[in-house]
Amino acid sequence: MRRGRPATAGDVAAAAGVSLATVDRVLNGRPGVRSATAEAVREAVERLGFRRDVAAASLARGRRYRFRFLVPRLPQNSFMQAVRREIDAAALGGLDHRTAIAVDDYAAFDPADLARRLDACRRGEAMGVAVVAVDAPEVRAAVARLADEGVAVVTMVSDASPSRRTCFIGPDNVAAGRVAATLLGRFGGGRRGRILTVAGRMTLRDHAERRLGFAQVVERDFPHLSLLPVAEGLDDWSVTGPMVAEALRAAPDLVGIYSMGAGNRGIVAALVAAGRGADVVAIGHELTPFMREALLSGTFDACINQDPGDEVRRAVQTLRALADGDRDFRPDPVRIDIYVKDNLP
Amino acid sequence: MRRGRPATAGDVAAAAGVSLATVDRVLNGRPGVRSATAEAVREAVERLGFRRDVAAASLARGRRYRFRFLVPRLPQNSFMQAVRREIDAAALGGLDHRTAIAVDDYAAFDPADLARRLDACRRGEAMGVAVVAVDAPEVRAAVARLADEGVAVVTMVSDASPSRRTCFIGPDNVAAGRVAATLLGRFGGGRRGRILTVAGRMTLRDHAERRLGFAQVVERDFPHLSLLPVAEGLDDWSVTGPMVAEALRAAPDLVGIYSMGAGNRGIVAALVAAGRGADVVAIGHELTPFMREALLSGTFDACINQDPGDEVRRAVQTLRALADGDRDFRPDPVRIDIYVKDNLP
DNA sequence: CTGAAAGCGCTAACAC
DNA sequence: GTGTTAGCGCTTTCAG
Repeated sequence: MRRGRPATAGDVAAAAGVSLATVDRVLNGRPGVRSATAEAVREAVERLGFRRDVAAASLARGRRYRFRFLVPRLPQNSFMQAVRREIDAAALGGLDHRTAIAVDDYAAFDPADLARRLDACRRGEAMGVAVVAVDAPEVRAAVARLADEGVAVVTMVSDASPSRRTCFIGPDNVAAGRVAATLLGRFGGGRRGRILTVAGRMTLRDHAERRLGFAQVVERDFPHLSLLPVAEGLDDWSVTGPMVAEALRAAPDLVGIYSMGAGNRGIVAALVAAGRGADVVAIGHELTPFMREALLSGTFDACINQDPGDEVRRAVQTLRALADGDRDFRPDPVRIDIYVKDNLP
Repeated sequence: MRRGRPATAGDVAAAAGVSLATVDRVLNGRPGVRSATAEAVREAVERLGFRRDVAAASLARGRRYRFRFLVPRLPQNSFMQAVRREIDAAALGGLDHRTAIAVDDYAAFDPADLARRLDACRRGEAMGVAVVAVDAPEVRAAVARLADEGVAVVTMVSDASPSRRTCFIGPDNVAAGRVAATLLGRFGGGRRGRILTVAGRMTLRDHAERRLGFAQVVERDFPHLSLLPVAEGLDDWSVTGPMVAEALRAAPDLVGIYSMGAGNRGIVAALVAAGRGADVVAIGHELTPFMREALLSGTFDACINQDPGDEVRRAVQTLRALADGDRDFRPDPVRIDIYVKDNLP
């Protein structure tokens, strides 16, 4: 029976005394097979240890995937640029796997523009959409319209919730905030003082969640530390810089900074200018080229990262599963990576 | 020309005015094509934006891969068990991708047994071998014999070097040691005192490298800390336990423990018994179920991890590339993951 | 409910 | 050097 090589669907058909077409129907759970026949096929599959050759299946199916990614237009934000690069890479690689990926960007922080572009996906050209979202009613409504038309939507990096997106592909940001607090508290070495937390905007769900987790842990584990009110730096170094400089002046007992968004260039500049680069503990997010330098120079002490390549790949994988009608596919969770100067990749 | 759907090799052939076979020869860099013809084909490929459909190629090629994994028999070692589980998972998944993976184990730490089993791979049944190695002359010789027969060998987790293995798939253990030192030093909060480092055996290359990186950073960055001689716990909790208990007694100023191998159960037991679970900083390796608990309970403060699933997948990928004759394929480096209680997956 | 047969896009013999 | 052709293993009409 098995002559060295693995069993094929043909072998199964022969063993079960049915035709190839029937085997295929059973394999793919299609209707129109008597249960006795189906059982015989399943038995043969089991007995021969048959496994479907995915290359052959994919070729025969001839199915084509068309997805669209939507990201905010933030040319200054290296992390978002990295996300774009990873999407481009996935687009290139996808071509070999019958998957066409288009990218589009929207005016950053602008729910109306994002909603408009989501609506543009409704003409049926895309089977699925992955979006770095803004958490706003217009966006949630546009997502619902897509869902109604059978276009699967997943959110990445920043979620819109509750909404009809199938899932969010990104780190647990509350946990990320907790990690930041643990590292900052412990790196501080028991010194008493205040901590500055810098967000882009607290209306960004990911930043708000990070702050939440951070505050939880500081309160519980580091009672000798207290939090200053959140500074909103708009993810812009020309805003964060003066803000941090001012905080350094106003709070001489500042022992740490937690930067929950972008604009770290300004934070480093302010710390260095004040001669506090070494003694203030700084924790930030996303391992951009600038963050690498800041870690190596010691101005930043740790960086919490989400791997954009990973996220994009998971998004594509999820969208493909959804397009295949696999309603209950759940992607692996995105990890919370910790980097210090010694484990930079 | 392009009617919506992506160009096929047939389209390219038509566009270049040659046959399918010629296109195939150019695509795969096979000889027997006039350079002018080849150029015309390449031009058509470019112009049509042709990309080879990997599913079709893989199906037509009909190539079958047979690999073998060799791991030490260490039923007590959860990390090695995880490696085995990941290999089993890869073996199952590989079946769908024309890849047969066999696993075998050898007597742990026994170069002679490992060499024997490597030699057993020489009968041509395996096209490639991935081995969690022991760094010994017998092993290096056996690897050379395999290489002579054209069987590709990659090492995983623990290297044998210099040897004719094609590459090592594992973390940079010197860097991992440096990370451990940075974390331990900073978590210690400037307290002066001694540090115990526990290895399985210093003849294990990974443990020795970790210790090297650790010592480098302690010396350079934390002059208030000094290292006790390495304790060799044989990766066995019944050995590490008493060792740590004794160190705790002999060195009342012990501020930290760096566990470079397994046997963490013994370390935790000794710390807890001495009532030092909270104040001694403990850093270990590999996120086993026990390590998770130890992090959550606070006895261990951080864990440096290598992802066994990642390593196994990279090994398979590398072996496949090697089997396809891709001499200069280099797998992505294995990351050094840092876990604290807050970012456990 | 089941089967026969025509591909999917590429590769590899084998002709010319 | 180049072209013809028979598959690879599965999916999918379309008949029965």
